[in-house]
Amino acid sequence: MTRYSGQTRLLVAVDCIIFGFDGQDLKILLIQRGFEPEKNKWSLMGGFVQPDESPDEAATRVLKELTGLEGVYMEQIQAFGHPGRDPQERTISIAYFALIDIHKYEKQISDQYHAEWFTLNNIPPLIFDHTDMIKMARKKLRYKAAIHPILFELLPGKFTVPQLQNLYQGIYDTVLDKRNFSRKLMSTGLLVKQQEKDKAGSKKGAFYFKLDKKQYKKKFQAFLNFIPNPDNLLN
Amino acid sequence: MTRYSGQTRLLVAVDCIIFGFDGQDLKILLIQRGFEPEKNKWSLMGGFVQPDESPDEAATRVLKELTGLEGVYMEQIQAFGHPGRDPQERTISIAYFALIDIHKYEKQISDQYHAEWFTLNNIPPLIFDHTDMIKMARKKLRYKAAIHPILFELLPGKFTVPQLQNLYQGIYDTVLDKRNFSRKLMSTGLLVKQQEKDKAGSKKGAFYFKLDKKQYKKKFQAFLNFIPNPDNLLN
DNA sequence: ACAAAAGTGTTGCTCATACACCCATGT
DNA sequence: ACATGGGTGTATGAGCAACACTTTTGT
Repeated sequence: MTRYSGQTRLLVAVDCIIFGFDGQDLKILLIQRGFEPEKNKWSLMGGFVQPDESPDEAATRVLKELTGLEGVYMEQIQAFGHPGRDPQERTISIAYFALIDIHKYEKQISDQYHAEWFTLNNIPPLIFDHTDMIKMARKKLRYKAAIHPILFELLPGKFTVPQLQNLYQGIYDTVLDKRNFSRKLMSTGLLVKQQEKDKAGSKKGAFYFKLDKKQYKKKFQAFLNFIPNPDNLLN
Repeated sequence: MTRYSGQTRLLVAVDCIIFGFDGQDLKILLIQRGFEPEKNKWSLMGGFVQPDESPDEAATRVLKELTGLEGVYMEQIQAFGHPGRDPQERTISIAYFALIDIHKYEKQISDQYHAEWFTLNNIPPLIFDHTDMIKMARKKLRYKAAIHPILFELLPGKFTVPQLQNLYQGIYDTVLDKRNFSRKLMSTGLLVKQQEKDKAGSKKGAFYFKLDKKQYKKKFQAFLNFIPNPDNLLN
């Protein structure tokens, strides 16, 4: 078999927008680049697609390298391929977003890359078009989370309703009525109430809930409307 | 500046899923490949990303080559990059879907490529992973059209309500109540009634409508719910 | 006159929103 | 006892789905 003739081959990379939630704020994990060009500048975690792997596999590998995590929820956002986006050499980059339980990631590994969590309104200047990528990732996350229960991917095994509300409020930069939010949430049938309470946030304490995995899988594709009037809040 | 060392460069292509609607059925435009490998097999229209163009530009160029059309609604679906997807040489392909007014496309140009329109349940066997790409395109189209008024992109300047209902029914493979459908449609404020009637479909004739461009732009991102219970119909 | 498709209105009901008070506990 | 955040119930209204008959006109 001969190869296609007369065509230019390009570098193909993946970049990961890694979201985490600490119970209070939504954050993104960034690294300080260890090599030229743009050494020491902040950047998304990324890597080149290798000859034997698909872009999805590359993204999974890259995520694991940084966080130690596998089996994480990831979704392809889109390919970024403007000719001048990497001044060193033309590179097509396929962006992914990942939703991880921030408590599970291994700080030791991440420290080798000089990684840090940043809240969304404190993102430092980034190399190349990584700021655009984050913008698209947020957009896609907002869009999807308004309709599908994907934000549970960010939560630990046990979580409280007020925590979840914080998360939604942070993502849409809005304030929700707790009574309506709670009712809506319960009506999904996704939550299982625990006996135990989380006493960290208040004196009374808030009940922990766990995700009902079976219902979750079943309703993952359902249109659930977590956010009132999403029209106003997206973009 | 030195290039990144020790990395493999790959071919990067785009492939276009071109949707058209003839007033009755939703169709896809396919070509018969004119070169090896897989010469004479049916395929999506595609092409390699050139050194001076972004993937979006490549997709636009490829679409124009086949249909003669510019300024068409296109959206990136996702990158397909399984290592073995093209047996001749590893190629990453970025898939796009386009929605065109089937009456506008220029048959002369398309005939040079041996192009033909196929209804969705008559798609012939295709090369590589093009069948998967079409599947993803349909999925994305269904998903998006359930919430946003993108299907107007498929229609000519003047169209009737029953035509539009056919389109929705075809895409979701379901039957809609014409009273509810019509009311929902009118309430969007997107349509402008014309005096003229289309007498092709019936003896009584159906009024033509035009799209209100201004409202269309304004409400393009709005969540409009054209389809009752979309949960049941997606996938 | 009849066949075939277009067009139109009403009602019941579900679901979303708005809103205010009591509860439990640590200090 | 008081301050703090957690938890719950109701009433109103908007919007969606279900449903059947009349209109137009070509043959």
